[in-house]
Amino acid sequence: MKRTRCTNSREEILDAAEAVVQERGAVGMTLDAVAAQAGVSKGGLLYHFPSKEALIEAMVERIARMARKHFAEELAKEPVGRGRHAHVFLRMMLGRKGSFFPLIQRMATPLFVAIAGNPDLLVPMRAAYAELRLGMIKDGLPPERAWLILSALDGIKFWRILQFMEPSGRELKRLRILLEKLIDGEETL
Amino acid sequence: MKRTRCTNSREEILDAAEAVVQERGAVGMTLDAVAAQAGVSKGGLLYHFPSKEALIEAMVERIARMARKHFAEELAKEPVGRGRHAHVFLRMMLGRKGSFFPLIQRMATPLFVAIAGNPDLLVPMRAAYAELRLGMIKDGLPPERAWLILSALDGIKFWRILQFMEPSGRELKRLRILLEKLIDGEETL
DNA sequence: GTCTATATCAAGATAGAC
DNA sequence: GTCTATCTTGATATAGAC
Repeated sequence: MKRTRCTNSREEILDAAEAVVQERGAVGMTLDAVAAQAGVSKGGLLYHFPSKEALIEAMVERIARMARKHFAEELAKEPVGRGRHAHVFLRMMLGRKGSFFPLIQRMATPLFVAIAGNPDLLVPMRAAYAELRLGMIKDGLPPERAWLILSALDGIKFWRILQFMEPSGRELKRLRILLEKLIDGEETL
Repeated sequence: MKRTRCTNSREEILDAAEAVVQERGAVGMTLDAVAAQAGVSKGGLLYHFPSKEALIEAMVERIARMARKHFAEELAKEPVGRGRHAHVFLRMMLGRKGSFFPLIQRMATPLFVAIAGNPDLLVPMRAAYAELRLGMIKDGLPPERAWLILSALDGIKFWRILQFMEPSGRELKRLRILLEKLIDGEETL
């Protein structure tokens, strides 16, 4: 089955690329390194992804797809209510249970590699975020609060990626409580 | 005066590097391009900054220094009160007047260039942020609110840098009002 | 203190065999 | 579909003249 073999190779190469990027950072993600990690030659790699940009694009797309899937599953479990989307997102980003951290770690550096050269590669992620924001607003959350939740959680995510600041577990917990109050809290703030 | 000549050359090269990075992006910031922009040869450039990393380090340091200076000046004008540091920072990041945008634009990409290869280069910025957060807390702002302000404004900054999301002017204004309420608002939220 | 010329190297990409 | 071998480019860095 050609289809299957091909698909598997692609997935394996994407796995390898993620592994490389985690081990050696964005700069270290060379085609040679990815090929070696995947156990194929550079030529073999370039058969599946004709350029490095194509590879990165596929990485971003796969990660965005996984994120959406995970989010949709969590959303299905969440009771309908004003802060439904917001709570699910908050839990994905900061929660202990059902946390999204592992996936975030995987997505973080490839995303950076991607955007450094070409912001267009972020389009799939942008679409997911726009949808998320709309969901929050449809839940009844005031738009400025939606922006606040999104920007704060993304700020923390970027800090982590850049190893810039790392609030302690206790501080994060208190921040999370504050955000929950903002989601559920009175309209008048 | 050797000192002066040397210092001027360094500053001019740093200006050139910022210009290049703005025009051609992080990836396009090659030594050749910087040298051409500065009107010196590559050899001349490498006399002042022995490696590209040294150049980037100097860029980050200068930007961090300028940011601190700007902040200190604004802080001096701000009346003492609970949200002093927070208000100044908020205005620097989101305000129309006294806005920090131009400087942010200049700092954004070099910062990214810097961190992609070596997170240690962010040390000067990290120090500035730590100081800012302490200032907010000393003003009387609850720590979790300080984290919220910092993370939200940094999230928006990163969005801008990555051209990921761009809230409209009206949305930003409403967000700003919300943040101001969080700075000045009641302790009990 | 700044230049020219050049060395070195690694990355992305291609061609053609198998 | 995958490999080996090779090409091209462009970036960092050095040596030595001026």
